[in-house]
Amino acid sequence: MAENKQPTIYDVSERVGVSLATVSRVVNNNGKVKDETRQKVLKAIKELNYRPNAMAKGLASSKTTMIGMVIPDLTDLYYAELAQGIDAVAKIYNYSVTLAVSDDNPEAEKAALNTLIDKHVDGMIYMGNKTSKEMLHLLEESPFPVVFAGSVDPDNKLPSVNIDYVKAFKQVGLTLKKNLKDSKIALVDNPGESSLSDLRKEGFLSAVPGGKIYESDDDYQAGYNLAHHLYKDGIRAVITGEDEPAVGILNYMQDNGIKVPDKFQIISSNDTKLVNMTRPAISSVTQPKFDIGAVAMRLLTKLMSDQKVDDPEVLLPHEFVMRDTTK
Amino acid sequence: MAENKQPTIYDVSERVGVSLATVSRVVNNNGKVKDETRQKVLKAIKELNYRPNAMAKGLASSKTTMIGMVIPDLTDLYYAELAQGIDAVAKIYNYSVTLAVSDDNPEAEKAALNTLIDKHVDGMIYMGNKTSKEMLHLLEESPFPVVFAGSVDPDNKLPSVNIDYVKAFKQVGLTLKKNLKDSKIALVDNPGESSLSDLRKEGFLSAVPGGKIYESDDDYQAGYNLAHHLYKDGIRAVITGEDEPAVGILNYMQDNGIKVPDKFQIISSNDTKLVNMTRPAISSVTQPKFDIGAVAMRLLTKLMSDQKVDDPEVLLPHEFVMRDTTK
DNA sequence: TTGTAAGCGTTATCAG
DNA sequence: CTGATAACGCTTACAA
Repeated sequence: MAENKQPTIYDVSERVGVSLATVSRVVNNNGKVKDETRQKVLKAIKELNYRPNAMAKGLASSKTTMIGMVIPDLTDLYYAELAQGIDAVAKIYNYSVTLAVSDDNPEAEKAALNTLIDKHVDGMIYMGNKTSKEMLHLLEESPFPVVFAGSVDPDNKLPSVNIDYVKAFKQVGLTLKKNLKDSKIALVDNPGESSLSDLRKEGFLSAVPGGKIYESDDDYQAGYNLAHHLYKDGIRAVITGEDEPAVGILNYMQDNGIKVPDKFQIISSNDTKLVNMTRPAISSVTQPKFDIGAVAMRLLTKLMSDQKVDDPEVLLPHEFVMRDTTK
Repeated sequence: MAENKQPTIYDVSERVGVSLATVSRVVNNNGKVKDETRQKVLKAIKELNYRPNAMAKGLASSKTTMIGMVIPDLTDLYYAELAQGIDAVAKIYNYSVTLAVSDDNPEAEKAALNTLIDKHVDGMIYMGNKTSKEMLHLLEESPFPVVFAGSVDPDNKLPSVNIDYVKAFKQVGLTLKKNLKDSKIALVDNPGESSLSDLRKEGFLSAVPGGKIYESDDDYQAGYNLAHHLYKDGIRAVITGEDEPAVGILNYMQDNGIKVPDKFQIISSNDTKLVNMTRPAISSVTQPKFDIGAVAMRLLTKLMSDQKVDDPEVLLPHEFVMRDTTK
């Protein structure tokens, strides 16, 4: 930890013998500056190792070049991959990102939003799927633009980036139906309110009207625990809304001598690296996760600079990888 | 996105009929203020929904209540879990955390540091294990305190929080040695410079002087690819520095009919949720990952408020979970 | 093309 | 216990 004071724009202007305004112009590359002057200023900046103070800049211009990113859980690989995409694009546009882990908890989300407002971020990316009515309202009222990534605004007021879950889950349902009765096929998804789950359910049921719906928290153990009931209930194929429960279900079957995919089939929907690490490897819908984050962030940059966006609700293409948990 | 101006401290003072200074005093709860006045101010604050502008505050006080967190890869569950610990403690002390994904890349790390300096964060947590000499130097010179989490400063000048890798890897080596010759045991770790790897190597070799060292990138595929060579070279047990390669090695063995643990044993060292999701489940050193992050952040808060810290190099206790990849 | 000067919303130092 | 007032470092009309 070093102890010396940073030079200010004033130091630069003094050394060169020009005004603050001129230095500011060259730093921000706006307004006309004679090339000779520009060079002198640039030289002084280098020599003094001057760096603009972001706070002062923010205060004067009311732009912080910071965005907020609310994420439910850093150890959920789905969100982590979205975050990589967000971060990558943020870097390109020179935004730094302030993290707000929400734990999918309404109170924590509210607190996070308030902090972001206080910090005067220029915009925010929201991830989370148990968004409360209240939170939704706060987001709509927020002083900066908000984009949903891998998440959806049920009111459809806020821009979002996702895959077409209805279509994807319908396709999966159709696939499973080929050699199984509806009653043997189930959708395993988050408990409680979740607009994403609703879409998945809609797609699934449109293909498999007689299918069953089970609720499971989105962690490994929840899936493991649920698996027993699934099998006992006569379910022989599941599609899950998250990857970790799929792994849990798979392992339960294996640990109990139920052959996958012969006796039980599994398809997951996030295709995080997890599903390729199990044996058998899990079949899955694939999502362009990095791109979802990247596109969401790009959309946000447009919103932040008041550019028109043609379609605020973007659906990116998905695919399927059939590995070894399906026949 | 709503469009109304935030009230300022000035609005509050005007409404109550006191000076700015008084309002500031009650907001920051410092200095003496008559209780009656305080109540009036508090009331006005609530009514106006006044919230201090963090930038103005930062400019005036040169404190931002923001910290930087540099992390190599958000999808590496080891770091993700540290990050959760960091975030949790940061919340408690009211710091917001600015993310800087470094990709373990020296240039990106430098850029991240510069951004953090520009943003005037009050401190930073550094994670990364291929820290270049230059970066190390920059960190030592940084204008704010820096704490290493799950990472080590080879020069030992910067505070850090870790487990005792030397001891852990020695213990693991000893375990494996019980029924295998040294020449059949290998350590698989990161390629290139890495002070953490050095510690692991030191511990490993002190127990297994005749052991071999293999290099592997810390992803699944690298482990998978390496496994072939390991087996061909007569290695029959490995300990890995990271979890993903361990999974890769395990799967290679399984895919090729080499029974684990009968014919090949594996121990990993991060105990992320991955290793419990494979079949057989992977034996591992266990680390208090959340706590490493939490303690690092706590340490940083002390440093940021110029408190004395007794021991800047903290080692947290580790354990072992022997699952099904060891005999 | 360049300079002047008024903010931006706080904190903090002095007086009172 | 309270109030003026000068910073903090920069942007941005408005003049020159």
